[in-house]
Amino acid sequence: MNGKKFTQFLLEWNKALNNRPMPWKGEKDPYKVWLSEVILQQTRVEQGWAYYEKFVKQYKDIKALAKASDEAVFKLWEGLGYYSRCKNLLFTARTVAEKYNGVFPASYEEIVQLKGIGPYTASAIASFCFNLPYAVIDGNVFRILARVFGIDTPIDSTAGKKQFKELAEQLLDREQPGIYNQAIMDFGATVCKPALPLCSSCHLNSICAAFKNATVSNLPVKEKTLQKKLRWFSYFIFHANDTTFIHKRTAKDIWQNLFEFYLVESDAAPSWTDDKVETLLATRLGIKQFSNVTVITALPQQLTHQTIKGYFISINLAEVPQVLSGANDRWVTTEQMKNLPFPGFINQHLQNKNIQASLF
DNA sequence: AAATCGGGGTC
DNA sequence: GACCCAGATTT
Repeated sequence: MNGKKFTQFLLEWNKALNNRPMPWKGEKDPYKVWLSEVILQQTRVEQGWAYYEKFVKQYKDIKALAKASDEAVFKLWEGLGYYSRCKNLLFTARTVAEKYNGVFPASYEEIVQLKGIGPYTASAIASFCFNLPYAVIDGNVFRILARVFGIDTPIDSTAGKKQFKELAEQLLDREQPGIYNQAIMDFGATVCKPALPLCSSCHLNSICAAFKNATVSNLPVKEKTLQKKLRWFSYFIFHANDTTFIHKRTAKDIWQNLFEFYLVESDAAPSWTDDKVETLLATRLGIKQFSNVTVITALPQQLTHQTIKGYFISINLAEVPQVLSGANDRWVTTEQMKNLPFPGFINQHLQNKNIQASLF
């Protein structure tokens, strides 16, 4: 075990060679650190960067965020994915505003109890803001430790999680946990990268087991592989009286709390002939008067665990049907739609339509 | 312990 | 197409 040298070399690298600017780096305000960490959960720094800047500009402190409307905050989060993060962000902002009078709690135990904050995020906040000795364990840390110490225990196994956690806590510089945690993540993102790591110029290659054994590309090990589902979404865009029908998604499924048009999901690829559209409108919605049916093939959207394909079917209705006025249903103008969050699958379609319209 | 939850980048 | 990303929550 080369623990002492690992920590020493990492901090040396950090001081001499780490040049990675980020807007939240060195930040001590728990609100901003928390916000950045939640945005960055399973999200690349480059992708989260602009979202962080939008949020801190729009909501200066946690009380301001707590007072914001759900829809305004979801609109700001739109396109970032994993929308339960946004839901929990709002919940925790309101918890801190009420229960803690707007002052972020300063102990790990209190922090980790907040919604949307797990072991990683709590460790990050505790170390960055309060100099508490908690080691962050994220994808970077798993990868670096697996390579440097030559550990092939699967990182997604129970044994692996325990083993890497113990090692990470052992390696932490307890005098400067914030500096150390920032350093190890910067190192993973810029040197010990998932693909094509910079081994030949790495400051730690003299103590790296994987470099010595030429097993860098085999580490870390994962045991589970994900499989992707294919889903067919046909969205009926109903227009009536200069408004459009939209629906807020509330099911335990993707895109919860985002809006959509009238959805018909099918197991296999549908074919929307005039007859099938007519039958569907009549049987499911009791609609008999309609016009200007246009069917457009959607651009497929790749999610991590599923592929979404489908169609957008635009239809003019003579009047608003009774069945489409549930609690989560709305008829909105184009202007109102702009302030509401939609999935990328839908925004993609709306954008393409605007581009085509502007050509005339 | 396993399944879910997005969207974007890299190879 | 497969894998990964400053993970957390639910089942």
